[in-house]
Amino acid sequence: MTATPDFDLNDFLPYRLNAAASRISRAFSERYRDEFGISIPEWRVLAHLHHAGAVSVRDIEARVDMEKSKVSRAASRLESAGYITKAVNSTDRRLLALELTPEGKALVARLIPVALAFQAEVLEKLGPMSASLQAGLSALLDAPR
Amino acid sequence: MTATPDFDLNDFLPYRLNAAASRISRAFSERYRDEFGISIPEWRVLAHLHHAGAVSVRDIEARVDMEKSKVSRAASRLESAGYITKAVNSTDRRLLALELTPEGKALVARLIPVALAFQAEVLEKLGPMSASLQAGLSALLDAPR
DNA sequence: AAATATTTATTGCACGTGCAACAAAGTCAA
DNA sequence: TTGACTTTGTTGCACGTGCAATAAATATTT
Repeated sequence: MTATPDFDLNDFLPYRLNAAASRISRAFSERYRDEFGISIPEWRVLAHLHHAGAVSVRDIEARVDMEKSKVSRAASRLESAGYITKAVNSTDRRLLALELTPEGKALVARLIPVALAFQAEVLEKLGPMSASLQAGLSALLDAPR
Repeated sequence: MTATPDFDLNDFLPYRLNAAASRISRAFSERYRDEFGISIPEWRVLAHLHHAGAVSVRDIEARVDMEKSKVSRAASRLESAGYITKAVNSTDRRLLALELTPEGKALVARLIPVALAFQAEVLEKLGPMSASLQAGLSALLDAPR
């Protein structure tokens, strides 16, 4: 019979990735949650709207790695808060055209420097290892699913 | 006035880490969920018990990066399923002694090879980039919080 | 044109989650 | 020993989540 090998979770890639991701996300989220009252899904939608202009829910789902129901609910919260508008696309009336309001643009303009500063801090702390991390992540993310 | 810089979520480290982590976790979880009926928190508890023997909830919380309530609930589900036992530590009766049952040990003995095979596949797909990823993750995880 | 299939966004539901509150057990100081 | 404080694990609660079901709009087929 074969003995069960020993196994240390701390050496297990999925665990390590998750631990790293949740720590970073939490740290980043804490930095803007109190000041701006924004959740991670909401931040992602805002960032994508800033980058891409008026887009549909489906668009965000595809490019920002979020379920459409998650996008839909984040968008509703952002609309209630006055940061985005939802309009029906007149060409294809199934589609929504999500777009930043002036308040939304102002919010993003304050959020982006915070995000960039946070990222810069993390990368600086990693020093030369930051390039390895980025390269490794690219390999993972570009891999055929 | 200062213009708002452009910003692409796909270049943003927290986003990239989360996307990578959730894809890998989902892929791994799909591989054992159907066959073994185990969730990620439950898997973590099982793996740690295999590695560490009889331990308390607090122990798992500290070493497996999970909130104590999450550990507590995962342990209850595992107990109901017959995979672990919960006994009170006779020295300090606040503490629980969580321990694998024979059924639990048998389950872990089947799970670990699946986990190792999955990890090997991912690392192989990454090729030479896998070392970069591991080194980058180590740097992140070892960084002072 | 009419019938059928597909796409898009929302929502009901069951469930997992984090946090705060809590009870029980233990520690420590006076 | 008594009383205040700390630690450990569980639970109530509000909320976010994924998934399936749905309705509305569009596309496709006959």
